[in-house]
Amino acid sequence: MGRGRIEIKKIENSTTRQVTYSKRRLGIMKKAKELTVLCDAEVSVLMFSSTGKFADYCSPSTNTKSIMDRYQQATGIDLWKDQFEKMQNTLRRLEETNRKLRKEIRQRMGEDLDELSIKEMRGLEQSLDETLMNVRQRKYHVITTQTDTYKKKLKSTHEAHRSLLRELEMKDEQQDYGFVTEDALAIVNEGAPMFALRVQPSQPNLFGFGGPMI
Amino acid sequence: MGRGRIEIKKIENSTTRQVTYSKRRLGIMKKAKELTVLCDAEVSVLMFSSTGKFADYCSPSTNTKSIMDRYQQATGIDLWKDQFEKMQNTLRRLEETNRKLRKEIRQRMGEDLDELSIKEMRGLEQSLDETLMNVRQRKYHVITTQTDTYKKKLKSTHEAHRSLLRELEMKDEQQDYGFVTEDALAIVNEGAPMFALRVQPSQPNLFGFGGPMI
DNA sequence: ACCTATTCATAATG
DNA sequence: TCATTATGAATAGGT
Repeated sequence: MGRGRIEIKKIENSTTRQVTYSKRRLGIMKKAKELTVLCDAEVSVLMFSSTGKFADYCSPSTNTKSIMDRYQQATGIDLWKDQFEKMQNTLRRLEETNRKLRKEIRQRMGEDLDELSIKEMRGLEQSLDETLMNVRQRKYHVITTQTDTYKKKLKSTHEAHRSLLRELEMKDEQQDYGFVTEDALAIVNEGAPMFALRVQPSQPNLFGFGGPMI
Repeated sequence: MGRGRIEIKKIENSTTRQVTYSKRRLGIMKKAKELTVLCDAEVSVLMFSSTGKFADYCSPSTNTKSIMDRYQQATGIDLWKDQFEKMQNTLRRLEETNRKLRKEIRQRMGEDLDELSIKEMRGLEQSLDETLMNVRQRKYHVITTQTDTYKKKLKSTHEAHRSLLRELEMKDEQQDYGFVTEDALAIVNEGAPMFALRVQPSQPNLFGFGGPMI
C-alpha cells in the first residue's frame, strides 16, 4: 500500500526507516484498538524502535500486568520464577538458621537439654561457667570504674566546695553556708548504693534474659 | 477495507466476531513482523480472544521476557514490586532477628558485654546461674540414670553368669571357668569411669558451645 | 477455507 | 513533523 510495493527487509536509509516506523506503529496501534473493540479481545502491544524509543498499547478493559499474568498462565512459563525461587531459598535458609539460633539460646537457658549428649552437656556447662566468670568480672570492673568516678566527683566537689567556702570566708567571715555542705554530700552519696538495690532487673532488658525471644 | 465499511464497535454476532478476530489477528501479526524487519524494531504482541484463546508474537531477535523487562525499565513500573517488596521486607526482618539472636548468644557467651547496663548484666548473671544449676542437675540426672542402668545390667549379668556356672558345675565339677568371670567384670566396669574421662568435649558439639556459630 | 469488491494503510513526495 | 495522493494491502461479506 503506497506508491508501489516494497520488499520486506530492513530499510537501510535511517530517515526513511524512522518515518516508516512512525507510520506503521500508528497503524498497528489502530489495528489493535479496532480488534479490541470489534472482537471484545484483550490485546497488549509493546514496541521498541531501533533507536530505543518505546511505545505500547493495552486494551482499556485491562492492564499490561494482568495480560502478562494471563500470558504466563497460558504459556506455563513463569518469567520471574528464578528470582522468586532464589529469594524463597534465602528465606528458608534464614528461617532455619533462626530456628537453630533460638534452640541454642534455649539450651543456653537450660531448656531442651534432653537432646544433648553428656559430652555436649559438659561442654555447655563449661561454657556457661566461663561466661559467668566473664560476666562477674565485667560487672565488677564496671562497678569499680563507676565507684572510682563517683569518688573522684565527690572529692572534686568537696574541694570545690571547700575552696568556695574559704573564698567566701575571706570576703565575709560572719556569713553561715553550712546547709550547702549537707546538700552537696547528699547528692554525691546517691550513686553508691544504687548497685545493690535489686538482684533482679525491675523490667526486662533487650532480650528478657529469663524467657526466650519469640 | 472490505465490502462496505464497518462501524468500530463490538460485533454482536458471535460467529462473525470469531471470523473477524481470526482475520485481523493474522493481520496484526503480519504487521508486527513487517515492522520488526523493515524498521529493525522489537515488538511483542499478546492477544486473548473473547473466548480466551491466546496468541502472541515476538520479534525473533529477542524474547517476551526481555521485552517485558525493557517495558518495566521504560515505564518505571515494576510489575512484581508488591510481591518482591513483601519478600524483601520479610528477608530484612529475618536478618534483623538473626542479628539479635546472635547478639544474645554472644552475650550469653560472655562477649559484647560492654553494651549491657548493670541491671541487664545482673539479669544475665542470674539467668546464667540458674541455667548452670539446671544443666548440672540434668547432667546428674542423666548420669544417675545411666549408672543405674549399668548397675542393673551388671547385676543381671552376674546372676546369669552365676546360674550358668552353677549349671555347669552340676554337669561337670572338674572344669574351671574362672577366666570367664574376670572378662565379664571387666566389660561391666568399663561404663562407670567414662563420665570423668574428659572435662572438655573432645570434638565440637552441634553449636560449638565455645565459639559463636557464624 | 476461498473470493472479490471495497475500504484502508502507507510509500513517495513536497 | 504535516499534508497529499497514488497504489497495494487488508478484509467484510458472501459462497
